[in-house]
Amino acid sequence: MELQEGKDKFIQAWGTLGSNWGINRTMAQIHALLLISPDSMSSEEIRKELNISMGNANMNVRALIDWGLVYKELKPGERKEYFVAEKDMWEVIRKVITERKKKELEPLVKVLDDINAVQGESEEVQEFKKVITDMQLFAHKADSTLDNLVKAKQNWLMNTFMGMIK
Amino acid sequence: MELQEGKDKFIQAWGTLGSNWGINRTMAQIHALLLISPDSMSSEEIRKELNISMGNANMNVRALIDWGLVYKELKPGERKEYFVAEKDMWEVIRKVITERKKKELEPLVKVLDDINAVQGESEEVQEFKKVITDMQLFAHKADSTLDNLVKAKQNWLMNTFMGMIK
DNA sequence: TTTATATTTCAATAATAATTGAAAGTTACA
DNA sequence: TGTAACTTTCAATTATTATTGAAATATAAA
Repeated sequence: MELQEGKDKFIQAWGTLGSNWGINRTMAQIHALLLISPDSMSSEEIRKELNISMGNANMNVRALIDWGLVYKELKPGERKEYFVAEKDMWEVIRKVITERKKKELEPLVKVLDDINAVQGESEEVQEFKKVITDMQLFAHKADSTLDNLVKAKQNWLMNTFMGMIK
Repeated sequence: MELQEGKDKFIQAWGTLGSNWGINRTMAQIHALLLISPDSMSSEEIRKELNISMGNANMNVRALIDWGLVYKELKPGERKEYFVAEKDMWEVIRKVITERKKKELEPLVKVLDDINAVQGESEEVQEFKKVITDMQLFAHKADSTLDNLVKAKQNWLMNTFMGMIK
């Protein structure tokens, strides 16, 4: 396989995957592009490479910066901004976990804690509270597990975790 | 908080959350409704409760059955089909993990393995392959970790895992 | 078999989300 | 300060995804 073909496939795949990850296609493609680019890229270069509008490029680069997946780089004597991706895969994963946790888990924890205030002794209430309580248990566990994972040093996933599981 | 209010909030929240989970709103709402219902429900009852069309109810109930989150129940002497949710929260989580893994992780693993066939010695190729290899490492780890998690007995998450992490 | 009840399918429509394009806003330096 | 280079914003448009509604299919009992 040629480099260019590999790159294209990767950008394409990361874009598609992004959709299933709560990240829009363009945002994921820009991320992919920067990940495999040896040098930082300007907005203009990104725009050209992916054939997207300036506005689109700008919005999605901003989003990537918000996620902490991309950094702004200012070259001395240059007016333009350049962008580099965080290349440390462990960091990338931590940041994705952090953001997804925020979107997917934390609101659930909040609602469940909230809902647990339902009063009553009837069978229906019991049934309801059982579901909520069970769910809370898992949600809180998942929440703190992911917190620990994110706090953990690199290699934790690789060594300790795998060793422990089997 | 009254039971009805709690139920509504839960259905609402689960529906919204669903969107961030790659599950459409209606599918998630039906799931929520069945989870907290003490009895199995017919298509008609679901339809009425959530104010959705028959077609919509049908499609999403099917999807829930495909995910293994809902079972069909036939009552003797009755023509209609009834539906019950899997109430064991551990099973629910296993099934959600299984499906999300299928959608979100497996295609990535496949593409990465594929792309690693890129040939060349140039710096650019090196950079590219480094990213891909790093990613592969994590993807494979995550893949097998989730496999093990899904295979594990209930309480694994609760006891062992938590104990291990800290 | 016919009828009444229940389920499935799917093209048309509606709702949601992403993208463009153009105008407004910034900023460095001539 | 004025201007050119660049960035940001956002209403309008386009693309994507979900939902409806109605017709087609299936099935149990009369």
